[in-house]
Amino acid sequence: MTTQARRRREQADREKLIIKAARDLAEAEGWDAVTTRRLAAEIEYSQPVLYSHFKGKDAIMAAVATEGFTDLAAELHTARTSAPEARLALTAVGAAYAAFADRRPAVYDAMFTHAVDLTFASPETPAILQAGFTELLETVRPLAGDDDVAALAETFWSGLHGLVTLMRNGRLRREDHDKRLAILFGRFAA
Amino acid sequence: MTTQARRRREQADREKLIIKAARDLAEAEGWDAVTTRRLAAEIEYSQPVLYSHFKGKDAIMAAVATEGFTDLAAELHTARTSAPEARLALTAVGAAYAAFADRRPAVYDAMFTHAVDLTFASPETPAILQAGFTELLETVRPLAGDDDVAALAETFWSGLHGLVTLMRNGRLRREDHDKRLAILFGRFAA
DNA sequence: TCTCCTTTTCTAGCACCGCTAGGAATACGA
DNA sequence: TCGTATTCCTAGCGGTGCTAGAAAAGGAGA
Repeated sequence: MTTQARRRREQADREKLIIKAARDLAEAEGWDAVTTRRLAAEIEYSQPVLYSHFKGKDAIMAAVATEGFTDLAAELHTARTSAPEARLALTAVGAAYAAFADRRPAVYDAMFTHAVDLTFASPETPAILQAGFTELLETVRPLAGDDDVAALAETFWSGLHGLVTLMRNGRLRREDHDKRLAILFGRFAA
Repeated sequence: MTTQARRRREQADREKLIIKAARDLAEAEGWDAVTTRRLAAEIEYSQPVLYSHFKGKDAIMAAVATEGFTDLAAELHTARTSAPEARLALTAVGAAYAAFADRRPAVYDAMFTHAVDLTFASPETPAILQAGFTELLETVRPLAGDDDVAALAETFWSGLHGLVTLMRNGRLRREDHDKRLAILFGRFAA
């Protein structure tokens, strides 16, 4: 029965190939360019093959997003644990978050503005999605004071999310990005 | 030449009708449901008529957004000038902003997440788009301290924007919305 | 090696999208 | 009432996500 194992491996490889192709194409030309036909051409299979791996295009985006959550959580963890002190950790984590969004805008979009079929902030939230939030939680915990830690983390997160999304859509001038980040950190590291 | 005047009036009316239909349909069923065919049926004209008023679907969304900017600016102005004191003004303006986003999510989306063809944060930004930001600017000015007022307003705005968008996409639990708003206000009214 | 059967893969097509060319219908001025 | 100018619609283009059914490929037993 080794042939079955080989087939499973090949299938898994192809699934990763699809996710990688979708991510690369999205980062290069935006999600609008990621059509099922284009994606099929990229992986050198026909369209219906995509649907044997994923329920639809949204599921492919969700897979890209899930990968992104893993990466983001790791980067936030590094930033947090490398900082010697709570206030510096807040700055480092915030900067790492903003840098991630800036470096991989398409993945960030898939994670936080599209792909609603991933459940958040509920008991059945997948562990990977939790991990990133946990980093934020632990980052703000020492600075919470009388505030609810979870709500504080969510609010800080929202500040970061707002900054990166509004800038990306041309609502905020890029030149003042660092200045705004500094203000945010200042207001949350009090 | 009264017939020309009447025609211009009729055209203007129809343009408003298109915008209203687009807005209502978007609020009722989301922007995905706003197709040119559906919109044409709603106003009881054929598709090409839409294109004699607007360059394309994006332009229709931009028109809805522009209307939204006028409304939002007015609501923020009322909130700010009704408050007796700077800190209360911040709370009132923030609450008004969040309420607007919650009450008219589709319009809010057109204003801040879609429709990139409206220029922001630059000298040629239309006056209406400026007005809303000016309200935020004047709101935070008394509380700025050593911070750059414009950057502070943008940061506060980002906090609000992050809160409302993340909640709307199911990333944040609705129950804690007021708690998060209170934290944001607390951190910016210091 | 040949046949049968299962699994995988592709071709072709559906209904929809935004958008537009070109002709039909209408309303106008004389 | 007629010719003209404007308005409006029908029909269609190339694209989208997705799928049914045919074709091809692979493996097991004779």
